[in-house]
Amino acid sequence: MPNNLNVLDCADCPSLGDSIFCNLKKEVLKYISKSKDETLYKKGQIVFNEGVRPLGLHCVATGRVKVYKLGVDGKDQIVRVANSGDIIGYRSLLSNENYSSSAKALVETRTCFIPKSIFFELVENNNEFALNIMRIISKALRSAEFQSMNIAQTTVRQRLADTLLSKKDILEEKKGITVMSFTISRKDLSDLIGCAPETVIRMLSELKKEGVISLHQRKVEILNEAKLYKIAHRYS
Amino acid sequence: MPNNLNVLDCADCPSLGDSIFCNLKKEVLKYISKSKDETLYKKGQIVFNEGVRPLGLHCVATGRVKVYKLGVDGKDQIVRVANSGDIIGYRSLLSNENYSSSAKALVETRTCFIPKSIFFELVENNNEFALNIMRIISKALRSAEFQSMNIAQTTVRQRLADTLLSKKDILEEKKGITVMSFTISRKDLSDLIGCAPETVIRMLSELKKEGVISLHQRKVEILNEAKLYKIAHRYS
DNA sequence: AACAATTCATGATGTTTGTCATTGTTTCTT
DNA sequence: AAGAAACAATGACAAACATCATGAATTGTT
Repeated sequence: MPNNLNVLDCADCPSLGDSIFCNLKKEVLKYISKSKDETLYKKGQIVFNEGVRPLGLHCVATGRVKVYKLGVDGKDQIVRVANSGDIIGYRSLLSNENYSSSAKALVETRTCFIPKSIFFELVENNNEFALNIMRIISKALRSAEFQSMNIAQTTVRQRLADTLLSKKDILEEKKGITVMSFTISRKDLSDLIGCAPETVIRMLSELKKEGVISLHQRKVEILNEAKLYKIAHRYS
Repeated sequence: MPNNLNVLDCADCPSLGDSIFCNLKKEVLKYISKSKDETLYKKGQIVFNEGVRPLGLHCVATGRVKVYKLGVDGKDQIVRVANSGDIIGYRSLLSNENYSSSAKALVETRTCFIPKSIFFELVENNNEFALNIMRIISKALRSAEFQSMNIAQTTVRQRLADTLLSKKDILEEKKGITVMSFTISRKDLSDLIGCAPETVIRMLSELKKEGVISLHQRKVEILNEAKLYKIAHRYS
């Protein structure tokens, strides 16, 4: 069972600046704070399940959540990974449908839950907020459409390189040197890329042999970023 | 060059009822009518091109438009097919980006163009309209996310069956009997499904041999709908 | 700390699908 | 109506990837 706790005012939220609430007035934030519900999820706990009716909006305060669709025999498809400041569950809420995907905490995660009624109050009465939401969905749509093409037209090797590069913002200090590394399970990588876990493992081994990455347990460290770009066919 | 002509008032548009404008007041529709620009595209003409800055919203009044992304060496990916009453180009408009896909008329098509300024006036001042737009994008997002999983986890045969079924609403009278048929090029089918045109052709031949469909030029006729459902793994 | 349960890794093998080449057919253009 | 261009159809082959099996390593649990 996730723990319920209500300590933080939205105005003091460290991820406020990255969120869709960033340009709301203080009194509006106070109002939201009063109605919200803070929850702590341990790694692996479910935030919401596919097929269930959404009752409100989840905001990731701290942590990381994967949003994924249940595919054929356990072969899930990760739709996106939400970080602190991101909202999840808004799509189903807006189109008044049951969740079309599930959400699970990848690490210990703190979320705030805003009831449906408050969310729609905001959408209907606050133009800036409504436009923020529209921009968020628009970008999500853009990347979802790109993802279809990506899966259809590129190899697993390319997509893997691309995915590793998209994670490279997760930096780490190591003996004074900044290295690009992150921790992810092979299964999650394969669900993200859309292939079998064995294929990901093989490709990771290849990249390791080529000296592009190094692997230590579930930690992937990028050694040769330029080469990864080449493999991904991203010349930027 | 597409022809410009301005004859129809939005209030009299036959596809008004199917559109996001359906619940707007008459005076608002009058206002839109004054600013809109009606255009006739012949089959194959481009409505807008990927990479270009959007200047407004296109509404399909009559006809059919494919929205597609340019992939690697001419291997496009069709994002969706817009029919009469549908709007296109709204995603880039909302997120204030250049078009991330192109649009081309599949048949002779009549569109109405609503300038960006008017569109945002509506979004900002008309709550019902803004919510309509949100619902539209939400549904588009849902289907885009489903499409990624579909391409990643199902075979071409399954996806082809699924695509044929999704087109079955295009009915036709033939010697008094209603048949489910539609006209589509193999290339468009493959761009929709996300595979090589040769593969589509092979699978279509298979389905024909199995008596599930019949082929006459570019017209595909569904003979055994139940079997198609089975192949698509859609038990609905 | 020890055991069970996952996850990782790698090989062998088969399926699916893409690519290239060729010919016939349809559609478009003038 | 004829020629050109595009598209459809099919075969041969190769590449990419999935599946299954097995053992090693890692993680979680008591």
